[in-house]
Amino acid sequence: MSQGDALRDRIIGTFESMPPQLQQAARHILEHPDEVALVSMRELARNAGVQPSTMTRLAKFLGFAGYEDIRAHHAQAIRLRVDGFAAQQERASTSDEGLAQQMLHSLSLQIARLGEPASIARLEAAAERLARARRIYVLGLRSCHLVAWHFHYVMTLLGERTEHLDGPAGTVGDGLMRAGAKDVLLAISINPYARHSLELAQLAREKGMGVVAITDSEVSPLNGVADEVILCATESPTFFHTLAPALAVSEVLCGLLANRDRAAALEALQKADRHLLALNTYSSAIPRRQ
Amino acid sequence: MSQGDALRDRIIGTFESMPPQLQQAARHILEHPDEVALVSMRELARNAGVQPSTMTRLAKFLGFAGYEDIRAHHAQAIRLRVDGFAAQQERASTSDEGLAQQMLHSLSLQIARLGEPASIARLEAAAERLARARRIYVLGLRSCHLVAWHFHYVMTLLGERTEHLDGPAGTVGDGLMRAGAKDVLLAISINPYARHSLELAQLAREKGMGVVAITDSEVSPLNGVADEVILCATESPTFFHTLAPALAVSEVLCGLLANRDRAAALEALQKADRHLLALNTYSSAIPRRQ
DNA sequence: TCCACATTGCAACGATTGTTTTACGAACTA
DNA sequence: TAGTTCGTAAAACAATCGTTGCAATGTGGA
Repeated sequence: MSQGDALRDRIIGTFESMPPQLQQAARHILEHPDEVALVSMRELARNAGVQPSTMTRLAKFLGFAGYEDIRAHHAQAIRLRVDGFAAQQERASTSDEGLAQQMLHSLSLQIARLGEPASIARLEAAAERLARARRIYVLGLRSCHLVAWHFHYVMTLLGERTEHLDGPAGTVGDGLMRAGAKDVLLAISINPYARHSLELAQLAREKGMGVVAITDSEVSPLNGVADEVILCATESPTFFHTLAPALAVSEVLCGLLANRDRAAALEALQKADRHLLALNTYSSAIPRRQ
Repeated sequence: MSQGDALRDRIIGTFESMPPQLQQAARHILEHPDEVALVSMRELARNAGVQPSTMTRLAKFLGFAGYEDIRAHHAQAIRLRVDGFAAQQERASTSDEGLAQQMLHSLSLQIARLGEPASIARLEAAAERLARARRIYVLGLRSCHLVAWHFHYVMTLLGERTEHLDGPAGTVGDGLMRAGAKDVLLAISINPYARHSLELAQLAREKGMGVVAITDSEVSPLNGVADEVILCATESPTFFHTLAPALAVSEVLCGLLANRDRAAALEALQKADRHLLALNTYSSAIPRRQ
């Protein structure tokens, strides 16, 4: 199960030199590692058939300040196991990671988790719904702006069916004026949810539009108004939320939509290419400035 | 992860009818199910931002005798998961993946690769350079707009030192007018490189500004003008490039910068929170429309 | 045999837990 | 507008927690 476990090795290594009661306690911990974090010390001692104080003494024998250190260790082991194949990634640098490494590791896992079957099914259902729409209105305010913008940008390269709701000076929602039952609103919102986004999603619903949501929780307010909901993680070791998984979702949706008619998508992209080429938009070297 | 979870379904089902505080508690439990079993109720309440009593009330609201029932449920879920290797093995054996799964898998790897030591070193060097700057000008055109926008948005919440170069009607570069040797340009550009981005980066260089680049290749044109370069993958099984790794880079940079003075960052965020709260920007439920 | 010492069980300690009570304030109703 | 209900925050509560001191027990060396 856990081969790179320092505490476990320590217990095994010093087991022989323990007094009988400590051995009994230690054996029970080795055989029921999860219980250590899940029940109180007294109950663990009861199950192990030793006195509560023996657990404390075991902790000190192992060089810890108190039993709390042992519990913390096993709790952490559970937390890490949640990320299942964390072991698969790399064993070397698990102990002391910098913030950057932590962030990237966690991001990688969060995106990998989007690949689970339940999540894939939601993505495909959402893509299906979007594909059937006459027009797609894209809404993402504040932090979610970047996701909405990305979706709209890519879809614009692919065709003409999207409209980005981000007017200045409070005109965000104006784009919905001509929207109707055949259209779909793609709403992106994460906690804290922008009030305006929720209002517009609700309005879209009332207009009979389809609603597809990218959000962060089973209990996001968007669940109530959306036909299709895609969940993405936003947790981050920093002060703010991450949007990379949400962006990944947007990219997957674009990918699925483009994949429905590969020939058409390819042609649209080539057309866009020619257009941008004609405008001298791109360059592959630092241009000489005049 | 846990689809056959009665308690979870119960929480989701009754979520709408909960008072706000209960919702906040419930949301935290849904998002951190393991923590329920691993930390004390008081600490869980603290992390959820609610009173301890709210957790008890949530338990009663859900029809339990007390909080202990909730903890017991989550503890049992952890115990059962120990035997849950089957799902993982099955996942590993399915070589026939759909496009969505392919994309997410590849994305996950690309971001994990950003955590390699060489890459981490570049990220930290770039953060160091940005931290020393008087002002940070952020430039990302076309597809890279979302990355630039993200960096600017987060940094604005943290303080006042960034300016986003994205003026309309061809005024993109105007912001650099007053920029000087003490400032830094953060330029984001991937293949195909927007000509305008390269020109502005070159201009910044000539003005004596520092240049930090997020780009996609060792031979990107930005290599020539930037003091610090961060590379991120952009390949995708679709027709277009992925920007999720680039966004991840931006998030890491923000994280590293915020981490340099955690107290100040926290204070700035709280200030921003109060401001947005006063403006009634956010909501956690669909607002009633009048 | 006796002593020194390690090990153990037990009881009590303060700290912290989960819960209940209380009082205040907001939101709704008539 | 006054009255009422509802939701929340804070304090008080008993219970349980992990820990510690001490006496009882067992063990090995002189």
